[in-house]
Amino acid sequence: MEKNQEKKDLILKAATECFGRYGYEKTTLEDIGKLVGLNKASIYYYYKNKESIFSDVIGNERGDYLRIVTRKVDPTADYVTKITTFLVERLKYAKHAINLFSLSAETLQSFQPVFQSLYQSLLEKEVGYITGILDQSCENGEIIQCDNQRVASNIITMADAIKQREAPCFDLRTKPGEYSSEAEKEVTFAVSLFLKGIKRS
Amino acid sequence: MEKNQEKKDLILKAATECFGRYGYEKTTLEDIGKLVGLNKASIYYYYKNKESIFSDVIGNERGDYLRIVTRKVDPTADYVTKITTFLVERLKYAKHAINLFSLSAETLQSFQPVFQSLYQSLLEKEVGYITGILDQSCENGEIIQCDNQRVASNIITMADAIKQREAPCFDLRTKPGEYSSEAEKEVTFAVSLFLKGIKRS
Amino acid sequence: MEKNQEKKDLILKAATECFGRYGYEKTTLEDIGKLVGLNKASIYYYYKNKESIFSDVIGNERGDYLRIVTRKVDPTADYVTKITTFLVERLKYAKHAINLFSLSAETLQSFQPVFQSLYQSLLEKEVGYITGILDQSCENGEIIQCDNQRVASNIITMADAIKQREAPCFDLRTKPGEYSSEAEKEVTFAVSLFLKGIKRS
Amino acid sequence: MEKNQEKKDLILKAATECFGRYGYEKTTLEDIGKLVGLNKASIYYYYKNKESIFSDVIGNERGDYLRIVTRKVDPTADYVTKITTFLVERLKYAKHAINLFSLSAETLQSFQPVFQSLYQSLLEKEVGYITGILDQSCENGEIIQCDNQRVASNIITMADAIKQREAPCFDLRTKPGEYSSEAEKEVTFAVSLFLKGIKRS
DNA sequence: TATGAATGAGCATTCATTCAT
DNA sequence: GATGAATGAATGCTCATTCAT
Repeated sequence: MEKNQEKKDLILKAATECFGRYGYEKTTLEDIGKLVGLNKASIYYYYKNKESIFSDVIGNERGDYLRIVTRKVDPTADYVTKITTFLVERLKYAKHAINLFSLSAETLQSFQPVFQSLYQSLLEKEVGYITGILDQSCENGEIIQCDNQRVASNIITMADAIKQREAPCFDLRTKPGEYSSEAEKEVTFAVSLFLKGIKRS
Repeated sequence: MEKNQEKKDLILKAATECFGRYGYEKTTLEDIGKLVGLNKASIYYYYKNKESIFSDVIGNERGDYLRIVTRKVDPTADYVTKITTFLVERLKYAKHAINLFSLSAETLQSFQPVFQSLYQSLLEKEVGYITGILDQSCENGEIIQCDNQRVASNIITMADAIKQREAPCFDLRTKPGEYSSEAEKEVTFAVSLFLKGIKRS
Repeated sequence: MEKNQEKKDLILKAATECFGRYGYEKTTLEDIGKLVGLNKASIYYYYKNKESIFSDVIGNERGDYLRIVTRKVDPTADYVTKITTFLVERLKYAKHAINLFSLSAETLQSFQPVFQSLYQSLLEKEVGYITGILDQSCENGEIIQCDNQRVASNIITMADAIKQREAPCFDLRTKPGEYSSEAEKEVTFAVSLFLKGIKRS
Repeated sequence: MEKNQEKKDLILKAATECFGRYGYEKTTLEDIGKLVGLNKASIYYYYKNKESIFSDVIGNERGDYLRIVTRKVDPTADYVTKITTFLVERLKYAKHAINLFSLSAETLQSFQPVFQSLYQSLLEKEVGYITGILDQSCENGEIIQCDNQRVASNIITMADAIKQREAPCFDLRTKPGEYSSEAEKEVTFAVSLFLKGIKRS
């Protein structure tokens, strides 16, 4: 890999941590620079401006992320295990920790283009993945007929909300990055309830 | 009512809107002032500083909110209806629109005292309310034995997340304050799944 | 006396204290108002602006001050006693506590007119008074021939400097207004040295 | 010398002038900046904040100041010449021109730590130096027995007061920094009177 | 007389960004 | 590639002053 790209990745990693921890506004280029061991000004050699770093941070989520996470899911397992595994692995995949919730509408607005194309598409893929699992279970007669996409969407929402709720910025005991394993248990629990609701009895 | 208090309320209303829309950091006193038709400096006549405005905005949520919302719940209805009504009424109660999620960890930390005492206690009451409904249904044999408080907590998390997801700051089509009625449908749907999962069959 | 004048005097007294304690710049009209039990705005009924209050504070020194202080000096006493008494009484006459030293050049510049005419003239009178005493002693052959005005001027300077040195704003132990009695002893001591220097042996 | 330190020194010099002329409160960072030809914001590259500039301004006085001044004093001269030389050299040593008197009690209070340790210790050393000269003269039988430290303290007070009195901020004719040579004459005169007072006749 | 309410001007401080080296 | 140095624009906050009541 290019030297240049390596440095860019380091910056990205640092930025992701900062944005996740402090939010977009509160994160200064100095924060990021300090974390990479680079002067504030040097960052401009790699990135045009703060905004473009952020775009990249979001864009990075895309990448192999989904492939990596889904690879952990055993295709022969039952649908509950599949979905639970997916959600838990997703949690573990710390990288996309940027708190997309902790962005003001203003900030979001200025990132609309990046957003619609990246975040939304990623979300759709995730929802699509779970919908696929549900569709199959439906065909197998394991679960009742219902709007699987809607269920999938709500499952993702739920999982993200719990991750958010258990996040360090809310209880302030754990450092950001180190998500508490509580989150895993809660997600598993909540999803099991969800899935019981659509189980064919 | 006092003239003074009236103005203070106007400021509060404007501030609530601004904080909700832009987040705490991005909201400037000029923003708030412009919305009330008041000079930036004039706000200091009513409030000591930005922080105290914010505290009041949060503090305001408390009040009679819970009483007003729970009053709408028919005590003779079944537990699913009760909980659904509660969540939907809660959604309608536009006032507590401040996006508590859109606060950076930093900001949150400095508001811990205000937070722990107000936000947390409110949350606990809400969870408590739903737990109460579940407990009763449990005694009536309508639902299976399980950690009702945990379920209640997850229901609230879910409802808040959906409100958040459907919120204007995410699709940017509707103005903040006017929550899309989509949210209601989604909350109802998601909760029904949840509750089915604990129904005694 | 007029009601109006009474109030003006109260404001003046408060202002003198504030200016002395905080200096001109740091003193706010609210400080003064609070001390008189008057609203900030109300002060403007009595005084055109902050500057005019200050002018009056300085101007007030003039008044009967000199007459009152000199009246305490026994005309039959010897010159050392006379001068010492004068200086000590002057110290006690708390009123003119405004720290003329604690004014920035800028501030002073804008008060030049008031200053030259009031402060300087007062100073001249004080120096004149002491010069008079010295002149007489000179005629009586008690002290050697020298530039009595120069000596007098230095005596005043000395006395003021000691008052300043012993002032609470320097040791921060005593409240301003309550000058420590140390100052009296020191002034007496320093002046005795001064006067010994011109004594005819 | 480092470029950085050079600039810092320039700022310090400018700040010293400004603080001396306008006082701490009235001096704005823009004033200082304008004098160095630097943007207000740029100053923050060198100094953390206004306070730290001021601390440095005061702290700078310390340094070799005393050594430099005392070196000018001929050790074989008589005590009157010694002390007079010391005081006059002290006057010339323009650097410590910050008008420590033109600080409000408030301002002083917040600088107590810096102050007590720097200003006070410097003062003590100065008093100590003169006391030393007096003690020796005492042993030599040149002057009468008396509280030499007290005399020394008063001599310093006197010298400072005259410097202050003759300072440009009082007659506003000369620029600050260029102290009028009047001061020298006055100090010499006043001290001679003082010293005559303790001369053994 | 007195005051509640309002404001313009000013200040310390922060930060993204630029640019010469 | 990297950085020291510089800056414009913003932002929270203070205060003297005004004015209608």
